[in-house]
Amino acid sequence: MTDTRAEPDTRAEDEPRLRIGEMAKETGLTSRTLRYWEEIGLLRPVAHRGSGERLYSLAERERVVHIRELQDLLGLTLAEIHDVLASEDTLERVRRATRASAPTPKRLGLLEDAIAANETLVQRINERLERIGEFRDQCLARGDRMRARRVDLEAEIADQRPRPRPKGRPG
Amino acid sequence: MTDTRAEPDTRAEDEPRLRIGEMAKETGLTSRTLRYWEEIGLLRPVAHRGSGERLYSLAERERVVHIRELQDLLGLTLAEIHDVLASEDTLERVRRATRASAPTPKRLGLLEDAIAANETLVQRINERLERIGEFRDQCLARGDRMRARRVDLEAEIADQRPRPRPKGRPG
DNA sequence: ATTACCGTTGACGTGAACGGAAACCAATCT
DNA sequence: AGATTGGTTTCCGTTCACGTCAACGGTAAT
Repeated sequence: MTDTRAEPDTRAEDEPRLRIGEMAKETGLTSRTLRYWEEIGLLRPVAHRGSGERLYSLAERERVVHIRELQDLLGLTLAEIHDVLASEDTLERVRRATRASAPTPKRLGLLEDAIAANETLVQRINERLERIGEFRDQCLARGDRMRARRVDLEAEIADQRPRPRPKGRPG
Repeated sequence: MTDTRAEPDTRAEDEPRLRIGEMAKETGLTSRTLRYWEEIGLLRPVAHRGSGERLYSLAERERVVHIRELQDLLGLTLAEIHDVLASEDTLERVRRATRASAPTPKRLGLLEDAIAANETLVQRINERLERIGEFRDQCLARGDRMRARRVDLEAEIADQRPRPRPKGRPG
């Protein structure tokens, strides 16, 4: 019981909100990491329901996943990630601030900034894909050389093996 | 003069050998990094000509580039890289040790180990390529959504713009 | 011979990205 | 009521991958 539901806390959109432990499990991170990311300004949970308990929205969870990918797949530092998400953030902030207010004459500019940022990101990704592709080709080439060397070795061994039995066996 | 050439030092294959500074410049690393990598067992320069001066072969330079790619493109730690290069290393060591000696019956095994290691590496690379590809697709989708939103916004603005000037000025 | 340059070996410092423990709330289970 | 669970802040510790500095040595040119 103790129906603590329906608290209009910061904003009462009925999105399910995650506690930090749930968030951690769903994203595969630790609570510590989530707090740290918040500390350096990468995350902004609804924070502090009643006591000081953080609550995360689904958007926040998406964001966490996004950050993780920028970190793991592109090898960006958290500072770089901060920059990458900057335009996206201002866009979101303005979007919330002007909820059905102005005709949004400059929101368009923000949006275009975000679009541009996204495109440079895609470009970085493409470069990386290319470089990794080249690297893979090199590895494949190495593999081919080694396999060629292997058949040579096998042949040499086969040539030398019959010595204890020089009469040759056709089968 | 002081023709210090032709010193049969460790082995006198006439490969050009690089000093640590040259190596650093060619690979874009620092001397410190090269020493550090040696310290943790990733590199093994011919070392110590006369005094304690390191000299690197071309093979070593290739190796450095390889390590850099494993580090940057795949995000492996130096410890992981150490593991990845392990089979390759033993192969090389055995290859040097048995220079035209045995018919190499078990060298084949080493070679096959190296081939296997290379294949798992290629697999890791492929997985990564796939994940990055998915990530890129997500980013592209985001971009599409934002662009769609943009045309909406432009339409809204165009609808609302005429209000301050209802009389319409064609010029 | 002096200077300049490049190298060497320690040893300690550093920034990034957290880990972990202490001391303390708040809700929940038994 | 007491214990458990899961959250909070604060602060210090840690790992990785080097950076940096001191003290020193060999080689080459001036």
